[in-house]
Amino acid sequence: MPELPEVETLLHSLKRGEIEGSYITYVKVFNTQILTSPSPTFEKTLIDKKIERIGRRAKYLIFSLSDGYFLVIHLKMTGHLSLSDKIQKAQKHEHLQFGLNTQKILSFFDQRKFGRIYLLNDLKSFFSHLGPEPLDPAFDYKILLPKIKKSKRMIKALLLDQSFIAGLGNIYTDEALWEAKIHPQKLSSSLSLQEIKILFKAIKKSLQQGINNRGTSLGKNRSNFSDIYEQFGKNQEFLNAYGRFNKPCKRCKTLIKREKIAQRSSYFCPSCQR
DNA sequence: CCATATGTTACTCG
DNA sequence: ACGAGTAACATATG
Repeated sequence: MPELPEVETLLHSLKRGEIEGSYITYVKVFNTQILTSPSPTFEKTLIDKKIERIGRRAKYLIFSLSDGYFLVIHLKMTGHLSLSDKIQKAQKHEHLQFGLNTQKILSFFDQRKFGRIYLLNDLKSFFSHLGPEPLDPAFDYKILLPKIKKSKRMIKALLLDQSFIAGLGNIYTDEALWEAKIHPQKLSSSLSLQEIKILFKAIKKSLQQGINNRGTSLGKNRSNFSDIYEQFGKNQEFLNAYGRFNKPCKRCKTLIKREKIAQRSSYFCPSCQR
């Protein structure tokens, strides 16, 4: 479910949940598949740790713990975090529970079990493969110019590459390309400086809009995005390209096309995106 | 049964 | 080396 705006929305809801400053009192693992480090040490290491602060890098959530540990969560396609009050038996697709000294329980759900939880000491090397954060105030698209000019990939594939730029997924890539009026299959190195400038402005705008709308919630079931209070986002009401197959382009009324590009369903206006 | 799904990675082929 | 395409991970929905 999550691209950068959804993970950021989740982060905002976690900040409201008085989780920062709390202590982990117990850890229940119902399914070890989602853990990357062996489980006996995992639970033991986490108990009595303080959650000092929570942050985000790309599509990863980072819980900074006492004693220099970091709990890092990637939700992949259908991962979900939920905060509850009462101890209860594991629900369907619930793979892990963190009990907190605030009497709250933070649970990890994942229908498809692609999500992963990492326990780390060294964040820097873990994130070393990631490109820059597009919404970082210090971000400047000019640092990416050499790569774009050199790249013989289609622009959509480049934008989806987390080592090029962090945080974009299938939805926001299509939204940004629509906003910038660029065809997803356009060769990266063929983009003009002006187009690149417009594209990065569009990326920021699309992501920020997603955050302002508290995420894009598609679908109807548990795989639908919601924050830790099960509150849905409303950015799906404002999408211009993604999911709008055969609907009129909001700019020029041409019907939106859908094609498999970069192995993903891609939505674009064949008339105004060139 | 078939296609689809907000992500990532490993692999093959040209 | 690069890039495109495919499969895989695991499950649900239409």
